Amino acid sequence: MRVRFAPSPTGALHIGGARTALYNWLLARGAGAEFVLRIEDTDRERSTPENVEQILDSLRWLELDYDGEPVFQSQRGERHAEVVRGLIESGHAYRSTAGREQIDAWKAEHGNRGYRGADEGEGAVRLRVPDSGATVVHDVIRGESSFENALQDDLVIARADGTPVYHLAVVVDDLDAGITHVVRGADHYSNTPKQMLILAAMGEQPPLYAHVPLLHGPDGKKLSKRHGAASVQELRAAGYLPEAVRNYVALLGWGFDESQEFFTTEELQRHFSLDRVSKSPAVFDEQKLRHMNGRYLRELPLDDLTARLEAFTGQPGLRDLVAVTQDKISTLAEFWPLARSFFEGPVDDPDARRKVLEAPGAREMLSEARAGLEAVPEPWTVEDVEVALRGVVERAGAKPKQVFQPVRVALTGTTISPGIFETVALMGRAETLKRLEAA
RNA sequence: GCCCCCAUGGUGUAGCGGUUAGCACGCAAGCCUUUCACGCUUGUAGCGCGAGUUCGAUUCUCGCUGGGGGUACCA
Repeated sequence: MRVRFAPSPTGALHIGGARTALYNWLLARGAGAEFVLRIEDTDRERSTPENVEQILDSLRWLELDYDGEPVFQSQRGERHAEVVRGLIESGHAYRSTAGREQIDAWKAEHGNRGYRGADEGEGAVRLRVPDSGATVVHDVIRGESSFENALQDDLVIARADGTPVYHLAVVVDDLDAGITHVVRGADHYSNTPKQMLILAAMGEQPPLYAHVPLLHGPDGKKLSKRHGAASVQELRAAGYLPEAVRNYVALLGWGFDESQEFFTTEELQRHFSLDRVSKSPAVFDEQKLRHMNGRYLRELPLDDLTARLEAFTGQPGLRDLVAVTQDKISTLAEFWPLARSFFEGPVDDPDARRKVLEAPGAREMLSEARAGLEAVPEPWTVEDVEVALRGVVERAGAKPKQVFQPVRVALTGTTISPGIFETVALMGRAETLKRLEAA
């Protein structure tokens, strides 16, 4: 078995592309087989080095390692030209200048039958498609279906300038690389008979095909930028963990049994199989990803999460803060809003000030709290702070909330923060007293 | 237009002729509680429609409807 992932470098790695890559990778790694990467850069305009690097970067982030170096389709021009030449010589292809209008005219005249041209000795190279019979696609996921040859146009396999067209290039590249399983998006399904026709003309056997359903946005349309995060780069920037993305994406269009949905990478490799891949398109649901990400994030060892958050925010010395916020966040991006007031002072939330600080009795509670906390000697521990603040509550005969909320807002500026004792303890004596005073 | 594919709650899925149609997200309510979360409990909601086949269809067949993809000298 030999499997490949062959993205076209037209921008960031799409989530659907990431899933295809993952399925290929799981298939190969699960079987101890090779997983190779080829870049479909026949269209050189869009194939910038930056686009290629984005794909490699995303693959690295997802920890989908590939064997050898990536192969660029454009590096294989000689070989493609050689195949095209062979096809012309054997009479399987011919050169024609026919364009859109001629083809439409021909079709109008011949019912809906596929275009058949004649050799003109110049123009694009077209493959001669048989007039009878059918090309049957056997697909591991979708079963088999038959496409009538008579309905298929003689397809262009090389442009007038001699450069190969995608269908010719993939077929030849897969063949030469010894690819046994072609797993790709369902948008290639109807193109498969064309590629099989090329293979047949070359006298070769087709590989095993598996077309995975496309990914849709919540509106049922093909997933795109309009739907928010649509690429793994965007997911990364939104603070999702690669292991969570991998797990979630694997589940889009694939299910194992009736209960399990969390899989380690080894489990995924062990259990993944193409015949359990769904035939219908799936909708990318960021809420579910977020939930899954939260579960992964909460199970991370403190040091690990700290390291990731420090890298994500660019802010060192986060360990203690991470310890008190780990339960409250579902993505890395949710950390900073909880932590920023520790570094930048109370945030400006007029709503919280008005509702909490200007509530009746709030000022008294604040000064009580300040007095109570001032009596706590250094070093401040969470326990000491709790004893002190609970003492304030008791002496004032108030509800905990009546004391804790004003203190929280005085220190952080908002009503949303880590636990109040932890917040006070972490902020330290001097800063706490200063902010209470200011409020 | 033509060709091909798909169809279980709002979403992702399990089911592969007989089930109280399972799980998860979401949503709602409750518990916990110093806020927000986390966690726990309960609830909400589904087999697109119509014919067959069968003692019996979510499951098999056909049609319809709906959705998607392809139809480039794009990939």
